[in-house]
Amino acid sequence: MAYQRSTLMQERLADNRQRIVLAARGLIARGGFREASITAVAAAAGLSTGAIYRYFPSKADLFVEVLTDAVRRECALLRELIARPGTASARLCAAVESFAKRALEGPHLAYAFIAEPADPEVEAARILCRQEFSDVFKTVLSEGVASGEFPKQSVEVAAACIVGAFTEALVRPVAPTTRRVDDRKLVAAIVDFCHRAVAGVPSPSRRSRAAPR
Amino acid sequence: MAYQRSTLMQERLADNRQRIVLAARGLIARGGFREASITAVAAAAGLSTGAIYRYFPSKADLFVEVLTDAVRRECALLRELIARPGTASARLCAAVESFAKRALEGPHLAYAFIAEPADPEVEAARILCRQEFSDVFKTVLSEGVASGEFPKQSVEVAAACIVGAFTEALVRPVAPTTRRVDDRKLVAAIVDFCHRAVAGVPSPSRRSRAAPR
DNA sequence: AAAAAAAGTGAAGCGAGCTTCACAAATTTA
DNA sequence: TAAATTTGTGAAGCTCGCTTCACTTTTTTT
Repeated sequence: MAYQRSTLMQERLADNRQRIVLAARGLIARGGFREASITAVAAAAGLSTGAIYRYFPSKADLFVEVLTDAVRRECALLRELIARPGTASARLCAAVESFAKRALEGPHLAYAFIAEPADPEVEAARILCRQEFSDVFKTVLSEGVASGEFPKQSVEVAAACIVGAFTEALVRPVAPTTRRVDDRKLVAAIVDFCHRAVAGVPSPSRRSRAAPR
Repeated sequence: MAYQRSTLMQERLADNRQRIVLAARGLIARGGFREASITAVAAAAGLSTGAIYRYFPSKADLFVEVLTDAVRRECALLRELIARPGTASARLCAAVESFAKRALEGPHLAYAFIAEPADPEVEAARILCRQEFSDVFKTVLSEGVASGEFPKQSVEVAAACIVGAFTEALVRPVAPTTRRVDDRKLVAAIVDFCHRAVAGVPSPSRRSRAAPR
């Protein structure tokens, strides 16, 4: 009869796989791709180097999964925010702000995901991830345009621009010995930019939010 | 008699050395340290790999020189701006703006210089470079405090904070397929931040500069 | 419990890139 | 021009990290 894994065994395997991904993500967050050698990942996951290759055909494939896994979670969160009740404007800002804040919590990780030079395979995965982000924002833009809240525009292009603005403005890898620029200000500025770009107005509500507190 | 290099020969050697440094800088600007292999540097400089080691004892030493060379030029420019006539406030802003603008012209290079994970030797050189930048700003801060233009403060710490703010806010490596956030806005925001931090006032002159144009 | 199948190990294979070295070319001295 | 010295070459050496593989351990089937 064909070999059949018990549920306990299946869980253990799934757990191993997850631990590998988490170990890789942790190492990347600490020191970029440089730190995430297979040896280091294996050690951090409590496995031998050979075991890694039972779960992933290559290092690049592992990195691609780390990337897409993180992006999937991120997109799910954003979709949830965007699906909530409220004006398109408010929901867009909430999504942008949420994304920006989280990216700033792990700037080194964000940099690795967005721009650190990597294998062609990983670069290819990045394109797809950008597209996924773009699609999320396209939803709320379309709704805003349909309701007349936003002026008529190419939501396809606008969504891509928002993602582009993120990735350009957000990535600030860790500078070890220095203090950070105030994250909230940066987030507010990015939210502001995106909102203005889409809504086509100076957005006084934004200004009043940025100033006090 | 002892061997003596002719001036022509000396010039050729100096030229070779300079070409190596420039080649390395160019490659780093294009694709980070990853692209700047000794083979690639040698090819770009029009020399053999072995020749590189007549000018630099190791790859790390070459990178350190690329770094310190660029920083030296940058600091010279900043010192010049700071030495000009005008209020401490204006000179500080001019220096910050100048620095920020130039960094944004080559974000990948800036990232490599400021934060890309590298050899310990290069990291050590970074600390010294930060110190050098810090010292430049300390000058104008001291003058501002002495003249009563800035409130009393630790210029040592404040200068370090300014450099820290830069390095955190500026580094935005290239995102290949997307358009950039408006550089001028980012520069203005950084100038604004630094000025406010030092002068301790909302700086209405800054606001009026950021809005129009 | 024995056999079969899968999962896990870690040392060895392998390639890429830094570095060295024996040799060639060029430059300076005599 | 010949000898001495320095500079330049590029293939070979070496190291490091990804990947593989023969073998052990664990899990499943009979």
